[in-house]
Amino acid sequence: MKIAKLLGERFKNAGAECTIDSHALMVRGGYIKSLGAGIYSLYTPANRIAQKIENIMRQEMDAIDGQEVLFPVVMPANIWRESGRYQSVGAEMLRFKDRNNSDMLLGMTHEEAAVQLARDCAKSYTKYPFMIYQIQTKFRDEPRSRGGLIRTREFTMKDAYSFHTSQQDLEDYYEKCYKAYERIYARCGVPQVVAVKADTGMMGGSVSHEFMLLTDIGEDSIVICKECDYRANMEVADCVIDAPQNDIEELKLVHTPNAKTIEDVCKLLNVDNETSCKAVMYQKNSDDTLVIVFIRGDLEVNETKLRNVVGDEVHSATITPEMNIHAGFVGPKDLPEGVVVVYDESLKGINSLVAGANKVDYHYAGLNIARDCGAVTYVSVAKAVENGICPVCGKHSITISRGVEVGNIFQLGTKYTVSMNMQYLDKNGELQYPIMGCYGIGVGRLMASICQVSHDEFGPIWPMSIAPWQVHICAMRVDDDNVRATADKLYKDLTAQGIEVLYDDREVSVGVMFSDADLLGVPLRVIVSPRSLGKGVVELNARDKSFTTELTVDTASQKIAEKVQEMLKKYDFNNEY
RNA sequence: CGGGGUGUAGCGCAGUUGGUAGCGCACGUGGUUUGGGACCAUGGGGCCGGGGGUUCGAGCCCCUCCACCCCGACCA
Repeated sequence: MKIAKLLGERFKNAGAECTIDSHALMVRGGYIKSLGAGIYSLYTPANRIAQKIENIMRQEMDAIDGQEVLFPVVMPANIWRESGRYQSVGAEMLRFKDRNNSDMLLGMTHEEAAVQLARDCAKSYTKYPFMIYQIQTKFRDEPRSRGGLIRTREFTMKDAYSFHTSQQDLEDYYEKCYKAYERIYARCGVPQVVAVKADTGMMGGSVSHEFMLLTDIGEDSIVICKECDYRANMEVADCVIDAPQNDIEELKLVHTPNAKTIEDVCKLLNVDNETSCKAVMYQKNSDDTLVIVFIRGDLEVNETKLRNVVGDEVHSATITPEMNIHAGFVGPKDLPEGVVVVYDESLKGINSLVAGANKVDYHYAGLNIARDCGAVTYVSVAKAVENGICPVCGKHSITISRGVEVGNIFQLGTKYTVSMNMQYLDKNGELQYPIMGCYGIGVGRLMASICQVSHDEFGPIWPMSIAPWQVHICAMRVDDDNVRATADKLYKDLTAQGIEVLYDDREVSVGVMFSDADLLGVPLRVIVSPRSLGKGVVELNARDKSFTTELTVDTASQKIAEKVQEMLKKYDFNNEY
């Protein structure tokens, strides 16, 4: 490919709306063009990267006996009514009607389609286990897309669905898939991706892991132990902390005018936030029932965990006079009736607490929950904290990082096979529901994430395994006959050897040539110039600046091809399955 | 859905009190250049997001839609 013909302009500046590096560089480099909120076209460089990532996924899915299929993008609502998700999934599913006024939707995930495809032909246990996968467009009407390809509404996804005759078989396959995912990330040049325990959300099921690429621009908080391999998404991470040791005191009602925040009260009474009990108020989305969470004053509520405890979606409470609640003075003793009360484990075993007295301008000091409030059940709804205790190894070794979710795997169970009535006959001739797993990776998000962790100020630095081209030839001064002839021949020879070459033979200044090359991020750059040819050589540089070398003209194409192969080896996992 | 912001040439932006719509880059032509976004000359390109209003006159003021971005809520 000659760069002179390559469509997609490269820019000195990106717009002010590009707040993260990968977005700015992919706009500046002519990779993507926005067509609407969270909707992008890909120019050739991005499309080539996407295809390489997809091919790696294909190879890894095939290696664990996946069968590639293709589901429709547009589906009638009926099969989603069967699973119950036509109702349960919210506005992120785009719904519309066809000409016959039938309800239709754009596929946002394909469990229903997978069951519909498989249920009529997997009637015997002898077909099991099997896995089907596709690489295809999804549409999720996200309330807010952001960050270029990091979070879009329309995106390409590799999604896989496995079917099993026992939980053990699912778990074995889940493990294989987990390993395949690790290979996919390593082959794409981001071996640092880590798997964390995750919430199952709308997918349902019990066990799930998210694959996270740690970067400051990540939208998720990841809890990681420095000492062992405990890793979890903040949404599900345990919060383990030492309870403060203090003496049992007498319960005292104290006047605390204008002290409405826990900081104010603790300051006024001269105690640590750790020995206070704060009330955080929510309401159930379904019926606005008030949910009061009591939690240690220095901690925060993990709303995902709370949702799972309450069994409903929740939102921050709007306190009305009829509730008989005194915001700022809410405590566990003498609460009004009709509210759901949740006690976080962080309060367990604290002898003496400061807490609201459910009376304007008053707090209690010396509150002992067991003595003063009776038996209560403690649950875990607190956010994990930096330097907290690792729930696995028990050391004070918890760190919190930001991460981008670049993949997700679930043990689904029989949620979809039962609701959609998929059954097979087992060895004993009895009908059984298969057990499912599902596994997804977003292609565009992975590409953008790789750019985010592999770039410099001048552009992306693509790993050889997914680079849009393998070699970028810069022919400086093509008006020089020797340069023209040498570069043309190199281009021809490398291409003949199957090397993917981007050839810049434009009569532009070197500044333009190099900055364009930087933005395109091709891992190897060959410079053919009068200066180097004067010494009988061409110059070979690595985009990541790890080396620069000179090659004699006669053997250059051979050496370059060898270098490409050598660099590819780094990402090659042949025979390691 | 809340809060904030932006819509002017392909891209990035300026546009004063309301008075003929501009700059840089990119693009066409001719020429000089060539190891890190060169320069000279010349040229093309605009429904100033849409609609309505005020006014002799609106990119600018008013009303109203729409789109997009950022922060939050939300998110397999």
